[in-house]
Amino acid sequence: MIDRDPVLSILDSPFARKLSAFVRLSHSDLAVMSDVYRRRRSFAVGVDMIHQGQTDQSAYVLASGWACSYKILPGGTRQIVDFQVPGDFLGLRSVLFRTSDHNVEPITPVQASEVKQRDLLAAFTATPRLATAVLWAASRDEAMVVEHLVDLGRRTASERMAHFLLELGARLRLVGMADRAGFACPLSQYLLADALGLSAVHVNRVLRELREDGLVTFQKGRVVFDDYEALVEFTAFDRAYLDHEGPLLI
Amino acid sequence: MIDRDPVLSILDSPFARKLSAFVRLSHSDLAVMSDVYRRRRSFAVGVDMIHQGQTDQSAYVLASGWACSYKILPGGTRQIVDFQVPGDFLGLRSVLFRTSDHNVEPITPVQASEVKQRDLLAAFTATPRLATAVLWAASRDEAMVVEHLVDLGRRTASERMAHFLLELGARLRLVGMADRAGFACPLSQYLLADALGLSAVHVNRVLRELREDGLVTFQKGRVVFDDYEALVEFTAFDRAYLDHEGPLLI
DNA sequence: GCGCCGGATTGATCCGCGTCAGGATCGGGG
DNA sequence: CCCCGATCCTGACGCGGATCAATCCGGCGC
Repeated sequence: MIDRDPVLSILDSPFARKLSAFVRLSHSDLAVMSDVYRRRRSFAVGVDMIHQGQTDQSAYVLASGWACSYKILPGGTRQIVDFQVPGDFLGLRSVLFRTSDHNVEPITPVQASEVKQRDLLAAFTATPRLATAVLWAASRDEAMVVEHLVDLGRRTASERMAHFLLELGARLRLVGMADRAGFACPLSQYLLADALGLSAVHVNRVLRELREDGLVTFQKGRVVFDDYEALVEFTAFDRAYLDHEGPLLI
Repeated sequence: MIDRDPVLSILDSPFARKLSAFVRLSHSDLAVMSDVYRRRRSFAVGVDMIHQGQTDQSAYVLASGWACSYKILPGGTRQIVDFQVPGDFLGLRSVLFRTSDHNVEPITPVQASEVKQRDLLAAFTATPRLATAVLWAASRDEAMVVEHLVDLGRRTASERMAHFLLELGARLRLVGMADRAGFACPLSQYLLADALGLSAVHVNRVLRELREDGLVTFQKGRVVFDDYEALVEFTAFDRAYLDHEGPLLI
């Protein structure tokens, strides 16, 4: 980096990249952000970062690595509600509210900045623009959950998979971790199965089908969009819910 | 009512009943609430109250009648995301954010109080306690959407149905429209199908099965819990997500 | 180099649920 | 009173996806 201003270096973070896509952040916004961003923690794969029912949680901003939030059912199966990628907020609700109603677990080794509740609220007061951006991101997450619900309720396995990969691509592009061609993806077929409400075996078959149809290829930890337009067409992917307008509040 | 204070009469409303279950509302809270509550509107069955992509919406508080929010898929099918019953907020997100990403449609004739964005924000500033209560309700709604997602992803048709009816019962009890025995329910089997990701035919079969197993009976617009405990057991219903702690913010 | 283990891959079989098709019932309007 | 539309109900059949069971592959510890 040529910048000598340490505050500006925060612009390299996925979090700042993502929020910048929505609001123009001032130098003082960035200063507050880099302050909040300072308390780094590492998490190993498979150890819950946030646990269901636990109180007085911190929230985190994912700096690197992937995580997933999920609920366990009696019977051992689980449903993954959402994946988190760098730049995503994580556990925001468990800070605003007292308890978390689901678990969050790292999929790869994770680096995340811990955000204490009081720091977050202080930052919100100091820089309303930052608060606006964070709320915008939160509302986008909620829209994704709704779309995921539609996936499970009314789309076939292949449509689900195609839709999921397109959405993931769009999210990663926002933080510079993907382009139209594809992206690196650490998700196993078991994880895909738990997210899409399928069995791992069927996930495999669906991926083969999409590959043989020349739409997407997901192999060796890499997703390649072989025919982006056809894929969008196939699953009736509508970007609208991802880049909706921002919040008016605050 | 023996009360002579007109403000206190708002306590009869489902909205106040619901929020009272969470916070103790002061007389001035009630005054603000009854003020916000004043602008009544009626809606006929089948005419969208909130339309996807529409901007500058109002929000509503349901006073009487039932509604549902849903998304349409190309192909004509739809997925119902949630039902709204009296006391529920409706379109809160489309006020906080600029556009709505789904439709809301009355299922029965509906009476609702229109809440303008500026009135809502003003009320929030005037009575933080009211804001707290509203945010609590919103977070509860979100938890229900997540639980609904788990339904579609990982529960069988009968478990889904059982879970859905139990949840609905719990919600209605909060506003005095149900007891442990059951409740009046205007939902057709087509609506249930669109919500649970099933075909109407299969909804019918599942209802018969639950009835013959002596768990619930849903006939002639009335849901009767024949064996509440067994039903809870059957679907592993966990009330925790419905009566979680309230928000800390504001 | 060998054994082990988690993930990917594939085939065979089974069953939950969708689809199609037809009745029955009921309330409302002409 | 009769017709019509909406809703409920039921049977026959087929398909999508689960389940069970192998096999294969690459990475890693020793």
